[in-house]
Amino acid sequence: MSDPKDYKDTLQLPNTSFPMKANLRDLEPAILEKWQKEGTYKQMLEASAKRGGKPFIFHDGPPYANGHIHHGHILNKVLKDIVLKIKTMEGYPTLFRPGWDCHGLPIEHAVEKEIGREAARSDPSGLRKKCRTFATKWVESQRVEFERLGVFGTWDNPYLTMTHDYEALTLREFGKFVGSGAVYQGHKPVLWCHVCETALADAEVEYKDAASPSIYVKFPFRDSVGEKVPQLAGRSGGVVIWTTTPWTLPSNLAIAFDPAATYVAVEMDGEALVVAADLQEAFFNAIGRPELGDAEPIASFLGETLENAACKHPFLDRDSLLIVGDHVTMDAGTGCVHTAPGFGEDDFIVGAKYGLEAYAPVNAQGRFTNDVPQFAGRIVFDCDQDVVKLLDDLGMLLGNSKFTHSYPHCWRSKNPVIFRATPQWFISVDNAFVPNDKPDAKPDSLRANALKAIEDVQFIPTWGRDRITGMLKSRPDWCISRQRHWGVPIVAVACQDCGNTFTSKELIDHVADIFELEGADAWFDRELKDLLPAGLKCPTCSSTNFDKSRDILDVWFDSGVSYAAVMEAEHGFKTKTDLYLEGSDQHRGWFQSSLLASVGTRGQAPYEAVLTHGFVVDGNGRKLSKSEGNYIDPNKIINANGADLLRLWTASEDYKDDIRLSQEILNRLIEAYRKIRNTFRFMLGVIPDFNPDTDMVPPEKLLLQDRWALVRFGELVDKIRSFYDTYDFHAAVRNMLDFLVLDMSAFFLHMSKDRLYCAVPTGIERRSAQTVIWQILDGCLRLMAPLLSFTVEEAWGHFGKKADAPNSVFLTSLPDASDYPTDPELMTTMAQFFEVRDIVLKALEESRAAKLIGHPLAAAVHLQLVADSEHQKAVMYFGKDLPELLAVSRVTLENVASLPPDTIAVAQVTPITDERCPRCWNHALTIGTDPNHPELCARCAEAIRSIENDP
RNA sequence: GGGCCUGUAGCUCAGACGGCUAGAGCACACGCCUGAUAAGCGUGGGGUCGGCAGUUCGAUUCUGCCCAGGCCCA
Repeated sequence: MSDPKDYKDTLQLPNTSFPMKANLRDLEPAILEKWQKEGTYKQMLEASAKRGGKPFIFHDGPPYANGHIHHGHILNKVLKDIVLKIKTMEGYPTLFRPGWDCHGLPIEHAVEKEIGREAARSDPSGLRKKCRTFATKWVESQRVEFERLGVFGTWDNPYLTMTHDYEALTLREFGKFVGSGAVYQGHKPVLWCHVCETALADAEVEYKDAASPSIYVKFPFRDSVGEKVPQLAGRSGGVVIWTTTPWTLPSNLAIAFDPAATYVAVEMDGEALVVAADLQEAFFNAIGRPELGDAEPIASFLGETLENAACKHPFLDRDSLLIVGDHVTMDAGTGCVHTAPGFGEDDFIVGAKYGLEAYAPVNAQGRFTNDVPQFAGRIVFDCDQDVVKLLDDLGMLLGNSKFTHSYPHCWRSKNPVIFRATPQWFISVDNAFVPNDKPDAKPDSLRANALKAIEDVQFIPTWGRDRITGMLKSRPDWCISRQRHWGVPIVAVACQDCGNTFTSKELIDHVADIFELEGADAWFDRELKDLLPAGLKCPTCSSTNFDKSRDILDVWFDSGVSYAAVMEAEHGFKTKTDLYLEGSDQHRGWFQSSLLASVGTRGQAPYEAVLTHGFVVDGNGRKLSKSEGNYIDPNKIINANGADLLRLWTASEDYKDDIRLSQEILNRLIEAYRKIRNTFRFMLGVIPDFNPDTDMVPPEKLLLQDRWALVRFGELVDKIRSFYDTYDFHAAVRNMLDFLVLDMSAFFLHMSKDRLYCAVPTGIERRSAQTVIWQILDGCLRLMAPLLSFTVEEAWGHFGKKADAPNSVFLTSLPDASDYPTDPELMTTMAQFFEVRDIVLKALEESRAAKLIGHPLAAAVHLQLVADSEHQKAVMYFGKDLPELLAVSRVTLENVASLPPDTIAVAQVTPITDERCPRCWNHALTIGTDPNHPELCARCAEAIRSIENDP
C-alpha cells in the first residue's frame, strides 16, 4: 500500500458526466428538440399556474417580417425571454405569443422589385398575394432564428397582422375612431414623383446633388409692418427671402421668422430691406453689395415683433402673412423663410398653426393648375426661370445664382421629387372627442388624454416618460392613410355624383364582417357593390353610385392595435398589459401608436409598464453597419460559441444604455462562461454519490464553514431576486459571477476539496459539504435558468436531483431567500476571519517567492493576534478547522498583548519537512497513529477502513 | 439644429447627501499546483473618473459650456 497511486483510487475525486467542453453548437439543437418534443414551455406554464400566482401579462411587439434577424432582434427577444422565464418561475405564468408585423411598404417594395412596377400597378390583388407569400416566408425564417436562441413562446401559434381576424379587427378599431369623430380628411404635403405620378415614402427617396437656382426675393411691406416697427412706417422696401425652388413662389402664403432672433432693416438704394442680423453680411455679399454688410440698420427688432403683419406677394395680388416658427435657422438665406404650406413639411406644420391652407396648385403630373394662370399646364421645374424672369421684370429679384445641394430624387424614375399636398386621412390629436368604448368619458383631445394616461405608466428607465411626453406634446395629427396596396384598406367610398368621399362606423363594421371571413383581400378582389351594406346613400347628395377609396392604413396602426387583437382576445376586453419591452426607437413607434390607439378607443394606456433598451453598437460605441465592417454575424457567434453566449451577453450588459458588441467583449464573455460552466462542473463532480433525499445534513448540524456558504448563498438569492424584480439582469449576472468566482471557486470549493476527496465518504464532514454544495448548485441552476437556458438545462440533466424533481429545470421555481438559513453573527465573524486570511495569503506568497514553500500544504502558519481582539475571537471561533480554512497543513496561534498600529495579525510561514500523508498530502501530526496504516494520517486511516468495510 | 440619453482601469460593471490612498470580476504580468487539468490557487501592475470653466475649504460626484457617441425628429 505504499504506492501513492493506490491511495488515489481511495479518494472521492470529482466525477461527472457533465463535460468541461461545452460544444453548444451541437448540444443546443438537441436541447431545443427536447423542449419542443416535451412541450416544456406549456408544462412550465402549467407548473407555474399550480403555484397559484396571478398570470403576468406580457406582450410581444411584432418585428417586421422582411429579413434575417440581427443583433437588435436578438437583444430584444432574449430580454423578453429572460423576463418570461423569471416571471413564470416565480409563479406568475407568463404567456408569450410572438407576433409579426406583415403589412407595409418595405415588403411591397421588395415584391415590386421582383415583379416589376407595371405588374404591381395593374394587378393590386396579385401584388397582395405575393406580399403575403413574401411575409410568410420571412415569418417562418425568423421563427426558426428566434427559437434557436432558446426563446420560449407559442411559436406554433404566433399572431400575424395579416391574418383575416387581425385585419378585420384592425379595421374595426379604425371604425371606432371614425365613430367617435376623431378621423378627418385633410391635405398634407407628401413626397411626390411627377413621372411615376405617385406619392413616395422616405425609403423610396434617394438624395443626389443637384444644381438649383438660388434667388433672393423682396416681398414689399404692407402698412402693418410699419405699425409693428415704427421706423419702417411709410417706408418703401420689403422683407427678403431666399429660395432654391422659384416655382413654389406662386404658392407662397407666408414668411416665417425666428421669434427670438434679431432682425434688421438696412437701407439700400432708398429702400429698407429686412433680414436677420446674423445674416446681414452674408446676404449683402451674396447680392454683390458687400459695402452694406456692416451698414448701420435703420431698425433692429426681434422676429416676434412682426408676427401677424403682412407683406405683398411679389407678383400675385395677395398678401404673405408674417409668422414665426422654431424651424427657422440661420444656416443660410436671410432668416426670413419663404413659406408654401402645400409644398413643404415645415411650411405645412407652421402654416397650420396660422390656419393657412395646404395650397398646392399642382396636379399629379407635376403641372400647374389653372389657379396659376401664368404657368398653367406646365411642369413646375420648367417654370423656375420664368418665375425668376418675372421677378426681375418687376424689380423684386435681388440676387440670382446657382446653388448645388443634396436634393431628393425618386428611387425608380431618378427624377427630382416635389412635395405636394394631397388628400389624406388623419386622426386628430387636438380635437376633443369621446373614446368609442368609453361613452361616459368627458370629451378631451387625444393628446391630452394620452399625456394623462402616461402619468400612471411605469417607465424603465424612468426617463422614458420624459421622452414620450416630449414627443406627444409636439406631434402633429396622425396621418393614417398611405397610397399603397399592401395593408388594411381604409374602407371609404367616393360618391360618383358629388365627389364627396366618406365613411362611417356602420360601413366599416359591415366590411369588417366580410374581412373576418375573407381577409382584407376582399376589398381588392370583390366588386364594391358586394361589399357595401344595403341602402348606403351619399350623406351629401343621396346618390348610390360609389367608387372604392384606394388608401390603406399606416402600418403603425396595424401594430398599434395589437393589444386589442392579441391581449384582449387572450385575457379579456380592456385588459392592460403588464409590460411592453422594446428598443428606445419605439417611443415614437409602437409605444406611441399603441398608446394613441388605446387611449383613443378605450380611454386608457394599453400597458402598465414600458421597458426600453438601447441599441447594439460596436466596441467603440458606433452603430453597427455591414459596410463599416464592424458587424459580427450573429450566426457565426451561435455556431462558434452557442446561443447561450449571446444570452449571456444580453444579460451581462446594462441595456438602459446602448449595448456594445465586439470580439473582445465576446472573448471576455467566453471566459466568464467557462468559469460558470467549470464551477458547475466541479460542483456536480463532488456530489455524484450524494442522494438529496437521504443524505442531506440538517442545517443545525452543518460544519460552520458549510453553514457560512449556505447563508452566503441565501444572501445572493435575496440580491438576485430583487435585481430580477427591477429587471437589472446585468447586476444579477455580476453578483452571480462574483459569488461563483470568489466565494465558491477561490474559497469555499477550494478549501473543501480536502474533505470532499479524503474524508470518510459517508461521514458527517463530507456529507455536510455535499449538502450545501448540492443546495447551492440546485439554487444556482434555478436562478440562472432564465439567463443561461441551454447550459443550465444541460447541467440539470447531469444533476443528482431529488426523486420528485422535474426533468426540466424550467418546471421548477426560482429559489427564495427564505429557503436558506440566516446567521448574522457567523457572517460577521467570517468577514473578520477573511481579513486575517488575506494576511496569511500574503505571507504564503512571500514564502513562495522566496522558494521556501511550493504547495501551501507544505506550510505551517504561525499567527499572532492581539488577545481578546475581534479578529482573535474570529480565528478562535473556527478552532480546529483553521488548517482547512486556510488550506495549509498546520496553524498555530499566539496571543500577544499588542501589534504595530493598523495591524490585525502577523503571519509567519515555515516549511514543513516532516513526512506527509501519502493519501491526503497533509503534513499531519497524526501520521502513524493507526497501526494498520502506519504511513497514513488518522483521518485517512479511518477513511480507508470505512471504504474497506463498505466498498 | 431640436428632444431624450450615455461617456469611471484593455473589457463588462460598482460607487460617491461633494471629503480618507476610486472599487470588483475578467484580461494582463509574475509565481504556485498538477487529485476541477484545453482546469485550479495566490500575488501584483494598471485609472489626470471624456475635456474646459464655475460654485465650494474641497468635485470624479453639483452647474454651465465643449468634445465624442446613440435613438428619435428636423
